[in-house]
Amino acid sequence: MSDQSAGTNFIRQIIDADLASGKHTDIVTRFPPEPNGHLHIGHAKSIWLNFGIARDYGGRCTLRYDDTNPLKEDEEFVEAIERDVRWLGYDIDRVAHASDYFDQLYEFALELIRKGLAYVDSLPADRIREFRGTLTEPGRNSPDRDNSVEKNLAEFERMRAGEYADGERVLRARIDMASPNINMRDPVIYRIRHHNHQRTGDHWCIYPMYDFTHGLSDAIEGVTHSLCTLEFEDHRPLYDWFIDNLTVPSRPRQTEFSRLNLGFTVMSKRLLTRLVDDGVMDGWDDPRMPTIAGLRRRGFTPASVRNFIASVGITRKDNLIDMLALENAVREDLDPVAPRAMAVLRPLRVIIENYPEGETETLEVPNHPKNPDMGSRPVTLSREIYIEQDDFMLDPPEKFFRLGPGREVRLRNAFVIRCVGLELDESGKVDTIRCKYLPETRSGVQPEGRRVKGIIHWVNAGDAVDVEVRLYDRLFLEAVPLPDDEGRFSRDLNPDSLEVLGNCKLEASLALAASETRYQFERLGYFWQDRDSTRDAPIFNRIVTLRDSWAKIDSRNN
RNA sequence: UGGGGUGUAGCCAAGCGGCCUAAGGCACCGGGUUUUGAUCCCGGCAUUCGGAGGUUCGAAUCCUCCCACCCCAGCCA
Repeated sequence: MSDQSAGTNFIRQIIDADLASGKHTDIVTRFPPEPNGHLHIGHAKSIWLNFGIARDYGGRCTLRYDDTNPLKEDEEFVEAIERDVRWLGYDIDRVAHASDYFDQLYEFALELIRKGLAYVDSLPADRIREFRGTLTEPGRNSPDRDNSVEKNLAEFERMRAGEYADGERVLRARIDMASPNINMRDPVIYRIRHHNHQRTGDHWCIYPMYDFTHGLSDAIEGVTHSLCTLEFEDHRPLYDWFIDNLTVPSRPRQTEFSRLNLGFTVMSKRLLTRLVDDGVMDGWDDPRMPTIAGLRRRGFTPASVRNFIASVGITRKDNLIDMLALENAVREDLDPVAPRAMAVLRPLRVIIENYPEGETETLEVPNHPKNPDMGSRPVTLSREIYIEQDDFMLDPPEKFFRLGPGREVRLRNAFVIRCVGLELDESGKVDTIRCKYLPETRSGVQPEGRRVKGIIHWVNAGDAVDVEVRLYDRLFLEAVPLPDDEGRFSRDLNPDSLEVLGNCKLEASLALAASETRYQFERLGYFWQDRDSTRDAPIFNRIVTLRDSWAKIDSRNN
């Protein structure tokens, strides 16, 4: 794995201290997704942390599905989750499910009841809510709170046996209805769900809640450091309460860190699901999605995602990370290895008047400007070529050193040309540019005799490959998009987040483009083939643009 | 107005009482190299650490008060 240094963070410091004090000799972590959706780059932070720590400390990290709610979960997501974790570069040597522990969890519940620390409550959901109190007022005890152990045991057995309908009974921990921490006000730990579970089928009709399940699963697995996000901080007293009051095989410790927030996108599973279900996105792997699947399809590399996470670090502070940091990470990863090629996205025809009709020549062009080991390829030049529309201006402003009437520019890897005329179409738009080339300026000939400031890319018309290119921009107009009550984005969506260009011209060598290769189309950005691509109809995704200081100057002028 | 957190540059983030007149990255601004306005290279970018007091020979680091922001009232995770 070619990663930048993982550096340190407060969690690693805790682990170092635990190792130094002898509290632990082996480090065990876990990555605990709920199989109810696809992983996104926020999960990548957790994966990087948990798997990265296990790897660096010679410990192990379990992929554990938190599958305690059969209503929301589906096996369909399991495969996708594992694929995403592997794609990020981590070996999954241990897969577990919270549901593997349902028997033990049930025994733990019995132990709690026997100790007088849990009771079956017959209050309906709305009454439980009422009795819970508010943030500022204490709650009240349920009439069932002081029922005998025997009665609770019997009632719990009836719950398990299916004698009650959903919602008729719950098992609650008996803690403190007056606690300022609402999580400690006799939280529900088992509820009835007459619903098939994706793994245990109809074996159970009662299912444990997250708070009860999570910490105890950690204890069962011997997890030493249970790393989760900040919103679980208030749950830690409860996490510890279960560990303290039950006969557990180990004592894990929960530590929280802040989740990853990226500007101009959303990270909530609910909102992402909404975008997919409403058809705003072309599926979970739409290249504009912040999902792992989306990043993968877009063309981001696993190393770039890892390095990005490493660069933003692990802390307890709320954050809003600039997308530019992610873009920087891919460019950094791709620049030294991406083979270069020439492609024209918005073609403008150029006739080289003094180039003999019917003739062609072959130029040998390096695949990488700094790495000769990457070899070279033949590129054809003839009388008719395409250049980028953006590289020609009728009335160029100062500092624009590309082509314009009477101007000279170098065709990258080839000759200098001078614009000597142009043809307009009926609408008055420039249709064709007429140029003359300077044969003595052939690329590689020293001395060149003539230096021009502008260099533009081009594609030979005769053997160009026609392709579709998809350009992506930020999904939203606002750094922090605001959904409406239904979770839809009526106004913050960026209408131009996807631009499809149909008539793009690629140099002939890319007719054989490898589907796994990420190319740099010179002066444009990094591209690779979309999964929709076929041999007859190639489609390229723009992963990210190159840095563009001209664009900066240009936008400053406007 | 209860409880739990967080505040170091535009965005991240080191820093853990004295080598801090505060690392590093992104962004930004110069300048150099360059047949990608890319890459690369050099330089700039917080006398100041949310604010006010205090302790100390010495504070971003300790104490007090204040301010701002985030999280919590699912039989979700």
